Amino acid sequence: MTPTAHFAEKLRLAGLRPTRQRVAIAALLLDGRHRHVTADSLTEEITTAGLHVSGGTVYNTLNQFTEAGLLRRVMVHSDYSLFDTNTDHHHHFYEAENDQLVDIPHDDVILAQLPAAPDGHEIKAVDVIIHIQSKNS
Amino acid sequence: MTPTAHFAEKLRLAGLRPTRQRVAIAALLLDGRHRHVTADSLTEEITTAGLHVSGGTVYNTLNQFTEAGLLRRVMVHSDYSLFDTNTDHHHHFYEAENDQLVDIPHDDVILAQLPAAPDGHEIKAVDVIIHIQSKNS
DNA sequence: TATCTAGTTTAAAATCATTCTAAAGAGCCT
DNA sequence: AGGCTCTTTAGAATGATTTTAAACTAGATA
Repeated sequence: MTPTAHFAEKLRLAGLRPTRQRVAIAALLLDGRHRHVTADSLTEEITTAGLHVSGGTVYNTLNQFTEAGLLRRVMVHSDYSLFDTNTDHHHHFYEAENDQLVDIPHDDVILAQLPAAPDGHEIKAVDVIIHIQSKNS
Repeated sequence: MTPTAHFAEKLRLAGLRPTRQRVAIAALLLDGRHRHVTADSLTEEITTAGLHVSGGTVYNTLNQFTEAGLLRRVMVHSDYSLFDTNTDHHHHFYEAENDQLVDIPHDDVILAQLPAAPDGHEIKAVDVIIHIQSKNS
């Protein structure tokens, strides 16, 4: 199976029509390498790959991939959106000084006790963000 | 001590010059009632109180209060900033559907194990956000 | 393979929260 | 009161993201 066919299939399974630009972006982001991207950094990658995708589509794709569970949105500030190519359950270190996000392996955080969700609600996800700073600051 | 003098003092202790608008906002937000506000909802409160503070000042004040530790910024989405008048260490439930934020008492979450901060770094804060949704959705 | 149609992409305009600007105003020290 | 610095103000500017309306394409059908 060609790489393109592989990602096209992945998109179909996620309920997304495998258009040229979605397949291209999937090939860049969903190759198994775990990292964090922004609309801007993704656009750069696309350009570096010698391709072009309009700004609107970059945003749409990022949102659709997230909606489809292919990406995960990480909330650490409100300046711009961050997306994680690692959709497994895991947590994050965040260093505001350099806007640096670092994955924390799932098992490194143990939540011994969680409160019950409010009446009529259920827990969908638990996000732990550990804010860090360099020691000499 | 008049209420105004009380809040003026509070601001001085926080290192902020007690201007008319900062005292007014402090009187609204720092009265001990725990709640979550946005620049918009605060502006509404100010208007309801029969006062007027310019938009820029509302934003500046919210940022300065946060910087001074009188408020806490809560990150749950990137649509707009949310501020918590409860600065004690505690966590949150977040229901995206209604953009609803609910405090979780500090002791209701037990973090039995945390990873060490990356080299040269130290932990500044640990935020736990439990995303919830209504059961029938 | 030609055709059709709903879903997509595009560039550009629009949105909207937030920040910046330059001028006017107000704490606060002497 | 005088003066100096920090604040406030209204309005302009910024910048990420969304929307628009028209051009395009994936995929189904004939």
